[in-house]
Amino acid sequence: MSTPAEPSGTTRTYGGRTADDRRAERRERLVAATVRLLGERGEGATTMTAVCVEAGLTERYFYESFTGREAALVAALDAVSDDIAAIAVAAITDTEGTATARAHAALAALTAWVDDHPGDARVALVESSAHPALLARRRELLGTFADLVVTEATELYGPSSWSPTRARAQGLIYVAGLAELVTARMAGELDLTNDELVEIGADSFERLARATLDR
Amino acid sequence: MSTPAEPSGTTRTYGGRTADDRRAERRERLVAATVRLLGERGEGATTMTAVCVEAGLTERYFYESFTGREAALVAALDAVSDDIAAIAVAAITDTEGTATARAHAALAALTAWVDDHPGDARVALVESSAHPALLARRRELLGTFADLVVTEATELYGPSSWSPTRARAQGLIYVAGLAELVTARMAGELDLTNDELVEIGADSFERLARATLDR
DNA sequence: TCCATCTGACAGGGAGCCCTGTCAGTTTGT
DNA sequence: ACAAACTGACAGGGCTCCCTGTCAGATGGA
Repeated sequence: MSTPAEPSGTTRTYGGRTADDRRAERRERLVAATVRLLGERGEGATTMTAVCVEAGLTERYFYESFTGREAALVAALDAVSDDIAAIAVAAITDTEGTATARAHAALAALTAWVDDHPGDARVALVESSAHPALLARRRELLGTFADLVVTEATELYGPSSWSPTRARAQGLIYVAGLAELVTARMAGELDLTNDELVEIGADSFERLARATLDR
Repeated sequence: MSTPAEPSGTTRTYGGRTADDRRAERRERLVAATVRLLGERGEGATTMTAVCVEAGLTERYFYESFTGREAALVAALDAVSDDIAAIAVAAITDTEGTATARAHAALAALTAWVDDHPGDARVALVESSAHPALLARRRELLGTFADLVVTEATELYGPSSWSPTRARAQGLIYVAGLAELVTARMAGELDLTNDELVEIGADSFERLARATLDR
């Protein structure tokens, strides 16, 4: 009835920041806190309450940014996924030379990233399978990398004589296998140096890349 | 004080079965129920209460066989793992001829098993990553299969010139990659027939097996 | 027949978590 | 200075689950 001329001031600056600004910062803090908890204590311990405490925010702001715990988990995995993809793509595009050299560069960049961000790596490699909502995103990521690998393989050996589906399957074997290899190494099950890991990865890439093409 | 001559009848036959018999049967029913729930509704829905209902037993008997929910989950994965290992080993030992032929046979047997037991396959491939306690067992299983693959590769191309660790790493890439491929196909992300899957798997095996040996 | 053992049903304490709501105190624009 | 918006702390209901305990009824051996 008597809604005044303007519902107006539903937003306002605070601490020199606009409402959107503050909202965005809070969301980032929550996402960062979720990543930290996922990486250090696992999915089971990443409760909504724990995320709020870790972020230094209260429950109300959690629901300002997310519909529930699940949404926060997915957002956290998304953030890590984006990092990984950016690193791999950067390494590939920054490297001149053969596809093999680019594969080498990408693998080196990724292993270095795993060393520097063990928590994030755990999020991407381990915890990404710990909740149904995360699995979908994990599969997407694997698919993206598989396509990336196929693209590189195509550049290395020319266009494939096999169906795209088959090429993608080969790429998926490679990417998922590599992910498990890195995970096993993180778990202390394999005694490999970074260089050995990169070499094995690059070698397997060549083997399988040729397999997707040369017959 | 007055414990009679024999604590005696702490066991007794019931329904024509000994106490051990009944205990074992109840445990089997609980394990089977856990497998069914894991495969059909996932780890999150596989609560102790749900398992008891599914098995048609009460909580008391659950704690007769397991220390808690986690133990039942692990027992369920163990049961499925044993099935898988038995099938693969049987296919390999029953097949005469080259290592490639044996790899083909094993892959065909496994894809057939996946088709016939989608629930069990989900337990082994998907839900095995959904709980920390299950992950350890999953890694063991992957390691076992990786070693099996290395053994076959050795028979195919002779003893490796590479370190056992490196050979194992290659085997792990292959096994884990294949697992993810099967999972993706189950999820409807890849349109592959069983034959195509087997062919891709066997071809990749040869490629990577040679990679572990010939240089 | 009679008692000890076994079995199934169920109640309920205890814990953890999700989510909502309240409330006092702070900052901003007028 | 004052009202409106914003923020942080926190309480508490509701839910689910784990696990223990009780109790009546069924079964088997002496």
